[in-house]
Amino acid sequence: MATTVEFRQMLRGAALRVTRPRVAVLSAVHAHPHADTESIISAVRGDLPKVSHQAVYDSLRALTEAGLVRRIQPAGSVARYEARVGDNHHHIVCRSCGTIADADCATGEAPCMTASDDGGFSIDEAEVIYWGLCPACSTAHRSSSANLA
Amino acid sequence: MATTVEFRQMLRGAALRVTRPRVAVLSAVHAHPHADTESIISAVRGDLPKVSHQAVYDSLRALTEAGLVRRIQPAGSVARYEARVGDNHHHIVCRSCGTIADADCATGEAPCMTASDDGGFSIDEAEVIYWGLCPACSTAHRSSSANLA
DNA sequence: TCCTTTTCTTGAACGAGTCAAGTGTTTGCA
DNA sequence: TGCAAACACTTGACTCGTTCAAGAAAAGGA
Repeated sequence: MATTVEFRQMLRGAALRVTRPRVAVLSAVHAHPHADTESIISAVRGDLPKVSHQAVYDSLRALTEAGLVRRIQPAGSVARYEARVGDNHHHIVCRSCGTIADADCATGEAPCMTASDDGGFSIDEAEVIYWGLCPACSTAHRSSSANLA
Repeated sequence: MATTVEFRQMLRGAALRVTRPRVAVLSAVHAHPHADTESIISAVRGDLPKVSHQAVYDSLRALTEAGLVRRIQPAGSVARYEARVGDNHHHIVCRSCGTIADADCATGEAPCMTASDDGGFSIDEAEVIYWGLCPACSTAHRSSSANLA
């Protein structure tokens, strides 16, 4: 867990002004990976009870554009944020409860980076989302299926 | 391009009631791949001027659940639909204009289907989204960069 | 410390999508 | 073909994540 001083340095290193809301947002994203905006607002208000939701939205956008956090948004979900940036990891999303887990890509490094036919597009990122059931929902689903049988 | 009769058969084959809105929605999705809901509503109203948006939403849900259409939703986009189902193709999304193109997966069949560490999840689908610039935006972007230099 | 620029607060607004109640259609069956 | 039940559609209101806008506050360089 990084310290406040480190968060401030991260902001300065990204040429962003150091403000209390931004430090708190950056800290919250580090502390709660894959949290949605509302959860981040709650976490931030643990430190700064009076921050506006707009400040959090603005901070998240600034941090995302600066590359300090990464925004992910699986289909049907609200925006979520994580602090693990710069590597090529992907996500596993539970269809039942929406839980998100990290996953390193199967074949090592950027396996899907090149489409077989890119249609003339210049591709800069390949995003992989695995869909399935988390361990808890998987168990629940199996037992409910058993009950039906 | 499939005929109305074929669309009706597709609906019946999926155990769905055959209604004019559903046939029109299915037809519209076939005619306009990657269209968003509003575009589909417009297309449907070319045939049936009085359909409600709710009917289109309901139809799209029914068709999606029946597997006759596929719903895609890249981060930051509204829901889009396509009729190409049953294969393992992915999508290329233009960061600038939002255009979506189809892409067959790089290494043939389901290359990313297995995460190296699935965290105990039972995975049933791997969705790949390539991000980049479409040919038109790529050209525009290059020339504007040149102007800046 | 002062000034400029950026960021935050406040409060309203937007828009894709959903909910709910009632009406209209489709379909299976007599 | 006609009927009944189930399902789908219309209408209209509503939710909620997110954005917009104007003015107040704060950060950082001079």
